[in-house]
Amino acid sequence: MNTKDRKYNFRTIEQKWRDTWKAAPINTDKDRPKFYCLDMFPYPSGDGLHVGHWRSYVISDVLARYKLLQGHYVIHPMGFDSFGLPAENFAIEHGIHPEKAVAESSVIFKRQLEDICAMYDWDMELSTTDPAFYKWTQWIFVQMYKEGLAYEKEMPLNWCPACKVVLANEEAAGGECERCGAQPGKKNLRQWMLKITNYAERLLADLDMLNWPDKVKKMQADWIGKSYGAKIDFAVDGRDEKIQVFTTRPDTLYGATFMVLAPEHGLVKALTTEENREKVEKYVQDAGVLSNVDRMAKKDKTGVFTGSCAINPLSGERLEIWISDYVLADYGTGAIMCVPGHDQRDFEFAKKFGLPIIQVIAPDKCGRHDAAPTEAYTGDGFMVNSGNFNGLPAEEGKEAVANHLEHLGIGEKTVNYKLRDWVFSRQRYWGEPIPLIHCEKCGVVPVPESDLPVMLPHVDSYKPTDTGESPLALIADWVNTKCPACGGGAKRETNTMPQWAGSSWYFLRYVDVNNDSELISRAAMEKFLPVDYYVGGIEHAVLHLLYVRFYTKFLYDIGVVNFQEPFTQLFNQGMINRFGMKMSKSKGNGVSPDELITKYGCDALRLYILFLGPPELDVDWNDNGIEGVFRFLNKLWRLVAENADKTVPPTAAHEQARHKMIYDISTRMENLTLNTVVSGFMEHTNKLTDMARQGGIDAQSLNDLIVLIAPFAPHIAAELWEICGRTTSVFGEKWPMYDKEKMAESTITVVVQINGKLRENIQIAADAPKDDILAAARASVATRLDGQNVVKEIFVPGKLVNFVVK
RNA sequence: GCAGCCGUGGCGGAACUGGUAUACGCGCAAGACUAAGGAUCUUGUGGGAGAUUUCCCGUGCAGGUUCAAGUCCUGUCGGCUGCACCA
Repeated sequence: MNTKDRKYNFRTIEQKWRDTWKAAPINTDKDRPKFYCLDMFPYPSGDGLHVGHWRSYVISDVLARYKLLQGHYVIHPMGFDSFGLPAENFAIEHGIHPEKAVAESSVIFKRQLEDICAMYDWDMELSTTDPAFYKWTQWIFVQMYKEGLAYEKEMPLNWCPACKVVLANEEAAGGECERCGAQPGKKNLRQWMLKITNYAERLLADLDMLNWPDKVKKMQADWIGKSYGAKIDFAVDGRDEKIQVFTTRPDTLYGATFMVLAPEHGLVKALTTEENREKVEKYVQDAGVLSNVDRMAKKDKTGVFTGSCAINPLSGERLEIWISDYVLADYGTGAIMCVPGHDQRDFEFAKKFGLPIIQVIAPDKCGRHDAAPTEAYTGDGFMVNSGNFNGLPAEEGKEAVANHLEHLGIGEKTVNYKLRDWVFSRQRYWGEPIPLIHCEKCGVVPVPESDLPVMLPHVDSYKPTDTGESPLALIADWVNTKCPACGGGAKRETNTMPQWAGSSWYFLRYVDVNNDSELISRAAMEKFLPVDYYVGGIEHAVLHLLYVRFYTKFLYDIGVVNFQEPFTQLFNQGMINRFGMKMSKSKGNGVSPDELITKYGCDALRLYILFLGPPELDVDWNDNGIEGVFRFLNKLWRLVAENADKTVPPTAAHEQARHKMIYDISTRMENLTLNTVVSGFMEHTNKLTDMARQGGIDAQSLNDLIVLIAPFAPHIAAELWEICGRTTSVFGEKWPMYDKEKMAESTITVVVQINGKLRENIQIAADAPKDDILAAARASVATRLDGQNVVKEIFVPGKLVNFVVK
């Protein structure tokens, strides 16, 4: 066949290679070193994919194919996170059972995912709603329960009084119910909690061993929020109760002039005196009604006096005990000692309610102070007005005061975390049933492992109940069961798990997806895990990624896995925006890949999405730009198709260009600056096209160019490979190697500057001695230097000469 | 408010450890081939003067360090993201 007559007919080509790869997959050699490249799996929403979704899938697929060419067996699976609120709400809205909705959406999703031509191994496909999968989600919970990590607790939840339904924080954001617009309140409900706080220190410390973006590590560290300080007991004047506070500033204890408790604090009732009872109760009531969001939006300090006083353990002063909503019940001990001289919030509160302000830290040793300060002094300094501690630097004072309190037996040095235990239950239908049974005689009994999975019953009404209980509570047949311990009548737990449950461990299951006797076999775990590269959105920087790390550490502790961190390396791609907003179907600014594929092909769309901009940053979608990469693919096609049957023996210039090409593409690939890899392909294709026109092109250059581009544009690469007469798969090739010495040019351009300003360029042999280069440089600017006093000559090898004149 | 990231042509963006700013692409302009072009190819394209071979200015703004700054430092303005009364 005369290759010159063949046009770049992407439709035929792409279909041909898809069929070929379906019949003969390219990534099957499990004896190679493994590389596990994982995408965050989607929940199948029914809206379908837009090009914004493509971005992360294209990035991970390029990486996967690159690793394949580097000689790895690549684990590159895909699945569906099908449980959870989005699927349930979609189902309720459309009146379709979630099971059916999810199944239908999955089919659409899978078809659209196939359009990307990512080399997913669909034999590993999983869905969190598959009983064979959630059996193990439940199994993990049972292990956690047995290890004492799961416990029950009454928790205040967002509650919409109109819809009579528990709202997720997200659904209650902005102070109104997402569904009906009513103002949500709080309702106490019994919840299952997971003690993630037991792992706080490890979750923080092990961040060090991760090759993750610093940004994400910092977000996790801030979320865990470790701080050093002291717990101090304050005696209540004339009563037996003690109030414990946490402070990071024990050095300011002498400056504590009042105390504040969170409205929800357990001692509020006891400490409130008769004459204050009415207004305290009203304040507590009002604070409870406010959603967290509203409570944070408040700027003015509010509060009420309880009528009781505490005693400052060092100064002996009487401290009024107030309550205020600026103290959070769930941070520290829910009570604080207030040092208005050195804490801005305490300062504002003291000003408003006329409470005393004492300076105990001074910026210098003399202890000068402002008679009427307008703000708290939070800087460094020395202790003053602090008895025996006067003159001590504040930093030393923290330690000294804490030691003194420990000695007195009324305080201890302590570490505090912002991280709180995880509310793990949901009052929803569409989730994994929590595998526990409540027996009047035996208490809470876990479902025996042999009885797992506890199947989610199929029901017609899966809408939330108006009592706040899960819809499962209405199914008597299902709820009533026998106690596994005593055999007596018992009731099933009706709460379900959050969507996070399945996504916290799914990465383990892909490599042993059909195992019905274990979560994962030891052999598969040792061979294929952990994940080498995890690609997904930054929106999961904290919750999802923290939960997975927690699960992994737990599974390590009980011996299921032999590693402590699930994802060695992490990459967060940016969003694709259009019209200044994140692309989404609901905003009407989504761009469907379908039309673009029809018009330009999958390869062109893959390249264009990468070409848009740096993968880690947000980019703006531009409808026109894809023409550019489409033209490039045509150029590439012509370069190979027109020269494949008339290649010439390589010259030194061919070799130089080829090594430079491999170097450019490889280094940019390693840095994952994929937008510059694509521009690199354009540059080098242009260069090779010029060479081909001038004196022909050698076979090796074409060969290497095709292999390099194969991970990016797999179809055209495979077709051009065939045009070059190759009968084996291009994906069986090795990523080309470069030799730095061979890519050096024989002549180089040296820039000649005078006082740092560019004046001339000279061409000179790369190996010319320094003196020759200086002489040539001097000659090139001789007229300019005439009569000038050259005080210095700067020589940068291979780059420039700069004459400094006065 | 605090923390992190980012400000480069008409547009998206290049520029590795300071060393030719604007690679690559879009758009635009002119030309070629055409009956025709919304196909393809070639050339040009930061701004301002002089206009053959030249000079000045130019990476948000103001300073600084350096022979040399988009890159480093200080301050400032603007944008994005995260956290948000964390004791």
